Amino acid sequence: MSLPHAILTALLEKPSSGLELTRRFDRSIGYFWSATHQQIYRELGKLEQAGHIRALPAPTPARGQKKEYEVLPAGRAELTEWVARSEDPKPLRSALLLRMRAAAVVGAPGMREELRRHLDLHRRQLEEYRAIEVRDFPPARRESEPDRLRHLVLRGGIDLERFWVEWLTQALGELER
Amino acid sequence: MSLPHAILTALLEKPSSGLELTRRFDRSIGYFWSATHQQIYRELGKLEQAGHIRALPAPTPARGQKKEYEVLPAGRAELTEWVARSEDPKPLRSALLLRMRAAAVVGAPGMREELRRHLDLHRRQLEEYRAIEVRDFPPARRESEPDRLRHLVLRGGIDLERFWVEWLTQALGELER
DNA sequence: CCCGCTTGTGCAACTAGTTGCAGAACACTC
DNA sequence: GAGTGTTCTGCAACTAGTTGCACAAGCGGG
Repeated sequence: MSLPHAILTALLEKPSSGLELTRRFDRSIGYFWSATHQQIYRELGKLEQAGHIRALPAPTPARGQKKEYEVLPAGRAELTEWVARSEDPKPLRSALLLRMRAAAVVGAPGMREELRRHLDLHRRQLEEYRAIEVRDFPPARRESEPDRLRHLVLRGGIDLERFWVEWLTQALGELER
Repeated sequence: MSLPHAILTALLEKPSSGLELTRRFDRSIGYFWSATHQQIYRELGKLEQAGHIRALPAPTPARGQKKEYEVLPAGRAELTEWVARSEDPKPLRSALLLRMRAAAVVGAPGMREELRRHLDLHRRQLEEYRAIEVRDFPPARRESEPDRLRHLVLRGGIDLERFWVEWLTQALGELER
């Protein structure tokens, strides 16, 4: 039940159309809660139905016409309530770790290349996050609570990527023995 | 498409019945690929259908009767092929990071307690992993390739939990300002 | 001997997420 | 002004995972 709240958050930060949201998910929110445009359109429909958001009046409402949404007070209330809600972390699901475990049973040839590829991807992601940190969170921008929290989330992303880079490096070393 | 391969791996390590598999998923494989017993039974059916595993002949086959499965050569071949297959890491999905981002927008009261709870859960998990490491991977058991790979997977789990413990500690510090 | 508890298997219905495709509006250009 | 590409919205069908429940077999106690 996180997608609607991801959308509410994004819309509070800035009212947007479905496609704009999709793009913002690809860059920002999607770093820790990704979604395809179809998920987003469907969810926008449900949120509107539920009275949590509304479409800004468009000059000529029609199919294929851009529709901007904004959050209604009920939506903000729902989000506020959700933020304080308690929810267990769900168990990790990593196909790569699983693969490694399988490799321990049937042998690992062919995994090296895959590990290198992942290492490269995670290095790139790490660089991207670091660039965002430099751009969006210079020391001056770390004062207000909202900025500090957003920065905290980004630090989480950075440290996670760092974890993967380290683990993959270690794994490659192990396989090269 | 990882669940069938998780099951094949588990069955190669030791032929088991559905319920046994479920328990082993709760302890071991499930640490990085969890599954409920229904998922497992359904998948066992499909794997048997596909000729990847077979049920060991039981004295009196009947409903509610324990059924042991073992992997057939075709299943092992499928798993071997899968290990070398290339697959992009899927983007992270963390409700907690999302919540933090939402908190930056609507305010964070009530998050402290939730963070403390998660911190506690991750600390416990970390301790559990460390206990497993001490028990199953003493230095002597780090020689054979299979053991080294299994150990590597466990190290991954440990470092991930360590990441969460660190991030949550940092986050709590930030909120306490 | 039958009652309740545990073990073990499984169906059905649901929720969340993915993939493939299509159609309307607009802009551009030849 | 017909043809082509882009932007934007959306339906339909599918896959994976979750939840709730049912039912059979075996075991132990009153």
